[in-house]
Amino acid sequence: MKSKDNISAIIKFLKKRYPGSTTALRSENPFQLLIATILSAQCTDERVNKVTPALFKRYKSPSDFARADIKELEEYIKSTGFYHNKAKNIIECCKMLVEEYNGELPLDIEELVKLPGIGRKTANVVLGNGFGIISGIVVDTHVLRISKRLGLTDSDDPNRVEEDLMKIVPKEFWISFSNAMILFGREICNARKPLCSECEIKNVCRYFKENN
DNA sequence: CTCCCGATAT
DNA sequence: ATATCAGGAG
Repeated sequence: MKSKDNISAIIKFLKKRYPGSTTALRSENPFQLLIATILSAQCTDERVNKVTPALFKRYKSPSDFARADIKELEEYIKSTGFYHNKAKNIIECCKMLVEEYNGELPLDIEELVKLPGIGRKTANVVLGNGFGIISGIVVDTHVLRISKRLGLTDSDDPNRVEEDLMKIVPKEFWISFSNAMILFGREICNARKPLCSECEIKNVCRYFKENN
């Protein structure tokens, strides 16, 4: 089967090129990772990392965020974009954590996704990278774009792409797969002008075949 | 499908 | 100066 050979080659490449890759988001605990990941919506990890040191110095716990003044919180996170939504979501999310989950993060994706500001992408990042719990595959814009280019999926819907990927990527590699794909997306298979000539897996890439 | 928004690449 | 980047909610 050709597609099976392709995914094997892709995984082999990712493992070799990005061994033990993890999220670029800085955090000292899973709760901080949750906040950082909420902030990373439509924003680069690097930019999030610029605001989180001061943010986590000011607000330590879910109850600190739950009590936060929204205008003050907005100032801390402004540069990550969509700051009004994010500030509101973080406060509401932390209120729910305090009131309904005893200040702890639920370790179940179905529960996490109920919290404001948390979709499957964020939940998968936190469970996978924060707790080592494999709940799914993180499908961010890089994973979506690269998966389509490679021909691993034909869908534009992140949920559908996640389903397609879960069928062909071995479960033990789900977390590292996304982290490696994101790095690969930043340095080679970027959105604007992918560096196909430098790409080591162009021989199994549908996009390369169609554009060369 | 639209709105949310600042930062950076072109 | 403008296009593009980068998820979630209603």
